[in-house]
Amino acid sequence: MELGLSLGDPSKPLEKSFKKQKTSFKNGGFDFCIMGLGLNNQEIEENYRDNDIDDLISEGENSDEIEINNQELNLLPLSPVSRLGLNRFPVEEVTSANRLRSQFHLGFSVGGKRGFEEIENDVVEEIGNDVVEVERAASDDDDDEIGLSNRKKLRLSKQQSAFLEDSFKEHSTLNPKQKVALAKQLSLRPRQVEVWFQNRRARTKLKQTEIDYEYMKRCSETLADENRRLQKELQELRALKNSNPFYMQSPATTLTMCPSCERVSTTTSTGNGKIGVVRKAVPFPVINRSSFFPIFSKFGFS
DNA sequence: GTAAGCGAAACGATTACGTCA
DNA sequence: ATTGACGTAATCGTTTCGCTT
Repeated sequence: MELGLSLGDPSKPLEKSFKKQKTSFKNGGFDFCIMGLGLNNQEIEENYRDNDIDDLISEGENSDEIEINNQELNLLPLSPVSRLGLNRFPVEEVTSANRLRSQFHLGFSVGGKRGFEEIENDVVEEIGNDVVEVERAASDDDDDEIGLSNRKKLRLSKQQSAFLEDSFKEHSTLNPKQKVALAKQLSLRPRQVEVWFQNRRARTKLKQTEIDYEYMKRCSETLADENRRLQKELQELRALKNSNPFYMQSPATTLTMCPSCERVSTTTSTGNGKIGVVRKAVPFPVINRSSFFPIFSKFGFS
């Protein structure tokens, strides 16, 4: 038996591959890892592909469901399918799952960026979709290596996108029921719907950030203008004060602005008020701090 | 009542694929 | 035919939340 290490992308340092897959070792993935060290891919294919799983499946063909106990599962170190609880699937679905197995095997053991959980999800979901995706991948002549490490990007159709958009308008998050229903309606995997909504939320947030940025920029420019104007006014007043020594000896004057008509009234200490339009007030931008700085609201500031 | 552990879901950051100019 | 920019589907690692022990 040849010792072969089939975990991770050979072109990358082992440590990196291992780190990337760290979270994938839940649900029995670590068993797979350890046993995978003992066999190279070819041997694994020869030893396990057509024997154990298929035997187990044929054993279960006469019953509604296949029973695979834990001991038997341990014979199938490189088949993620074996970790899925195959015994939950009706026979015909297991057969479909078996067709997927070698692809998962290649993808996971040779290139593998994907974790067990995702593979599990896909198996379950692909089975639900009559393995359409897999048929397509398998018939793709351009692929030297059919594996999940080759990230195939599905382009959603216009109708699918439009439907998702409509759905997003109604609710930007999905509960599991809605997700499954939407996926079924659009012939997509629930995971795809989930990802679409995640990305859509991210896009919305990004767009909002851009809008906020532009608004803040305008506010900043307005305030800078106002600041310059006031500085200039201050200089003029100082100059006036220096040229007229009696300037400050006049009775104290209070400037108040009527909020409704924006007129400024000057009130001297003698009580004689005079209303006149001095200057239309420059409206300061109204900034809702919580919308720009979510952290304020988080800590209870308003 | 509460701290610890766990799983699921959501998120931000990033990668990688497909398209178009 | 090639290339770079761009939009976006998909992935990865982390955080948050609710539940259980």
